[in-house]
Amino acid sequence: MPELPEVETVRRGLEPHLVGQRFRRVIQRRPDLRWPFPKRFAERLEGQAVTALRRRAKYILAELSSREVLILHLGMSGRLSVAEPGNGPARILGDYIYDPGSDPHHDHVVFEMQNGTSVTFNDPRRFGCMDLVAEDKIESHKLMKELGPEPLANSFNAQYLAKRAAGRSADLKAFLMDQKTVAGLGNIYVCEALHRAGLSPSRKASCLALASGKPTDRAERLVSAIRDVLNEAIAAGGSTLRDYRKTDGGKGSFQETFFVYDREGEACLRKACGGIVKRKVQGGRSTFYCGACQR
DNA sequence: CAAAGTTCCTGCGAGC
DNA sequence: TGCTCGCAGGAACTTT
Repeated sequence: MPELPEVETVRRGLEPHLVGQRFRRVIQRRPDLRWPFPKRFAERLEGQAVTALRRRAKYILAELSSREVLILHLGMSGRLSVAEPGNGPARILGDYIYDPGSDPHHDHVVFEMQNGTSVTFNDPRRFGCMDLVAEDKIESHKLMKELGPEPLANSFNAQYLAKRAAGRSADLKAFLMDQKTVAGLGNIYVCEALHRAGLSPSRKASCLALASGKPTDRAERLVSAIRDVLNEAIAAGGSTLRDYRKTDGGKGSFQETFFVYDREGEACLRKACGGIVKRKVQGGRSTFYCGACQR
């Protein structure tokens, strides 16, 4: 599930362990994840220090002393765990609970740092990816160049959304899932944000367009809903979903706060709504919504 | 069977 | 008529 809040949670967990540290050894156990690793991946990392750890959309970006940037995406099932020498078992970062060492078959990369800390990337489905790119080429990188604004940045506002939505016949669900519209939302947070905004996922995106030159109330509500749900999810450490192996404290709790996601047949949690959460498929993905209060 | 993500492809219809 | 664009829908990657 790693959507923006989960990736941000992982970034924050990783930051104190990586920034200022040098890679001593990088163990790459297979030639590819979703795509082949870049040429000389391990060698280009070894000996370099991490100068900063950033996030863009669902990507973690590690800036290196070599003026290259390590791009890392968790895909659907990617997890990172940190092990410190003499400090007990490895700690899990982010949404999935993962018992390090219990699934060595899918430990694809191990980053060993000079202070003895190691960071392990585990990804059973291998939809994740990593790349290395020169710092000054990051904006034009294939995976970065089409991304829309960060939803928590000021540039993402009702005016922007209205302009972008004008004339679009795609439905709101697809419009918001599109990383070119806004970067970092996925299936869960789109469902939750639309519910909070009281908007049907099947509405046409053009319903957000400017009306007599001004952003609509709908667009304002949607922007606020997106911001709120993401901020609350980050504060809760993201969401932790199914198929985990062990519970040991590394887990987010936002899933306990879902209003609609994965709640088909249950009562809508909006105060005094009384509707039942429904599920339908849009663009091949499940959409959860309340037909009563989302119009 | 369904799953948190993204890319790529085909085919259709609108508009220039 | 032909071209381009946006969009819908599907397949693909893979494992549990």
